[in-house]
Amino acid sequence: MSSITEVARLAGVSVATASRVVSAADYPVSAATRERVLDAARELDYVPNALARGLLTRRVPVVGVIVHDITDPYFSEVVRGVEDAASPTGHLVITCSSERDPDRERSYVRLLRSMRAAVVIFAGSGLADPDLEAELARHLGAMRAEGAAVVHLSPHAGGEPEVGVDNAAGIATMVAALAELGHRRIAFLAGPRSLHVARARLAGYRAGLEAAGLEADERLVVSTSFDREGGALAVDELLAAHAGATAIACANDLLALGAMTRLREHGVRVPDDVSVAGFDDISVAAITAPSLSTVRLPLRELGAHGWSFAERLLRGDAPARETLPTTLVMRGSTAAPPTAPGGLR
Amino acid sequence: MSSITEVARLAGVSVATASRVVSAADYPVSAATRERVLDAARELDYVPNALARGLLTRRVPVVGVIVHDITDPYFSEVVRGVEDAASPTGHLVITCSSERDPDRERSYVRLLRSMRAAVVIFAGSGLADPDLEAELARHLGAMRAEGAAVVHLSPHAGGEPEVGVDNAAGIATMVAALAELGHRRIAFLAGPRSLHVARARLAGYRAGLEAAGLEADERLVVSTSFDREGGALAVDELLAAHAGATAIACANDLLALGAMTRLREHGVRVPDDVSVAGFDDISVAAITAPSLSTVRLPLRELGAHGWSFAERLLRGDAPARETLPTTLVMRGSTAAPPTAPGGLR
DNA sequence: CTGAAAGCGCTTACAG
DNA sequence: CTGAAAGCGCTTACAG
Repeated sequence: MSSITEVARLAGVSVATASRVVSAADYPVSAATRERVLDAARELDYVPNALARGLLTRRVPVVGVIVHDITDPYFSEVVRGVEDAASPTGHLVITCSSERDPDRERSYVRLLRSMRAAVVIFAGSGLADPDLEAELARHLGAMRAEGAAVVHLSPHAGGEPEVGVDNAAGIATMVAALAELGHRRIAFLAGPRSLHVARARLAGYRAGLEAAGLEADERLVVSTSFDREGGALAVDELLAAHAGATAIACANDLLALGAMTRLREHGVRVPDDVSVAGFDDISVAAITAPSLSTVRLPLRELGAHGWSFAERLLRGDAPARETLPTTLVMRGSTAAPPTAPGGLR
Repeated sequence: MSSITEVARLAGVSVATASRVVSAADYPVSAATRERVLDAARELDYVPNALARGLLTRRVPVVGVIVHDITDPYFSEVVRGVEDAASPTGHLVITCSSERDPDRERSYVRLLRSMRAAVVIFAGSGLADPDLEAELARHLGAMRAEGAAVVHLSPHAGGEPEVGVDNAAGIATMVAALAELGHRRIAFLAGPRSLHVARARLAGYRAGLEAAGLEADERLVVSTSFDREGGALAVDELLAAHAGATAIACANDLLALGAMTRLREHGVRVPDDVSVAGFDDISVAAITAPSLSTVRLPLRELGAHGWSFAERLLRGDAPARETLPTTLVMRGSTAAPPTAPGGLR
């Protein structure tokens, strides 16, 4: 692979001049010289070495996005948003899927730091693990000190994200909608206790209940993993507890999808016997049968805004924290509660 | 951020020795010296600069995966497979989503080359675009010459992938299963004409028809984009053509999902009036209503095997081409054709 | 407008 | 077992 030295030699100029032509667009170089260098670069199929450049500039045009699971549509939408926004600026997106494993997250951040990535975006919520949090804080502090930008898109140990949504308010609007439909016994599938975002959503559920004047009942709250499997298991638990829920609000769509599947297996009809509601509005939510009532989070925008926040940070600005809007989307999985004593008994 | 120089100074050794301790695990260094260097590194929170290292070794531990669309579950599963296999070896996975845009694919490959990525994996099929193919061939040739590994997981301009599945045979088994059920008029949603993989699947459809002794009818074949929208549009076309299909085989699951949604909108029942079959077995296929009959591709394995092929290439081996098995999965979206003259008229 | 030279942080023969 | 030194490919003051 040819280097700037070879380009300079072929063009008959110094490497300094060659470098100015290929990299510093605005540096004054005579038109004839510029032409010769460009010709040489083309002829040699010259591609600048980003490592050598990054060694000098102490930064490489890479944005690392840390997600919990790339096969979760929530995260692939966010990554897509980052990618759409970042790639026109010549930045490469590195996706790091932690599988919610502290060790894996740790080693990804370390690798990103060793590569001098310009930006790190945490798409998911922080894992509540003291050791991890301490090490992360150290790495991120060092990266920031070196000029890298760090952005969170979800609540974490350090508090609220730089760019995010109001999770609690979003869940509360769904609880309100369910109450409006006539439900009094609304269960909640809460996601993992260890995730900051799950806690925020649980708080939203409680606030929604209170605003609607409904009584809280801890038997109606089930903590689970954040996937379809978790939703199915939670339904089993609810059934076993005979808590008599007529509606199930979920902390994310995957839980709702898993719950619907399991309810069908138990012969419980949705929404006739029980209403089910999700959160996120991932793209499949619209095509299930029945289609899923949920709260839409602007996932691509979240990614795109995260990038743009980082970009401003890189320029030395101090951008203001952003909260993106959520939208209630009522579809086929919710209805009024059954008139006869129904629900999950 | 501290450098090896500072670590060496703090430990009272030369940078050469410090480097040997932190990087060359097997180089002989006295235990006492090793200890002092390790202590110093810990104290300074030393993280080696991957750029400086890569500049010397001409290779950086990065795997670029080029996909068509990261929000397509097919690709996120493959990426996940690569990531699971590559990350234990300290390699970072860079996901590049081309959106099937030649320019974007081109610039990603260029960026990967400029970063001296050790591996490039093409998860998707090649885009049939002569200019792109020529430029790609140039970049990839240069990268290979420099010791990088390049692996394809799907058919492309250069022919068959290093690691892949038998697309044609897979589709043919589905056509056979449909014929077995009694269908004589089997439509095919073929995906984009410009994609090599779509062509292979179309060939499989034709072969399946012939093997079952069924007549080919070009009115039954519709080319579309490879997403749900494409499946919906294709149903409209089929309906307009009055081709009388009693089954619709699709070149991927997304098409099948889009087709099922649109059929429902038209009041056509699946599978009572028309059977629908997909290809890939993405994870939602099991939870739609009805659940989707399809052909399972081992997507994570595809990614994992792609990585392991690349790893062997990196070691200088000449691994043998691999074909992973596909499995027919019959679920609720297929049944015998209606007894009364039915189908799409 | 152009060039010589220093230096980014590492690794690796080479010499001892 | 240890160290001095060259060099990977670039950019950027500095000098002209």
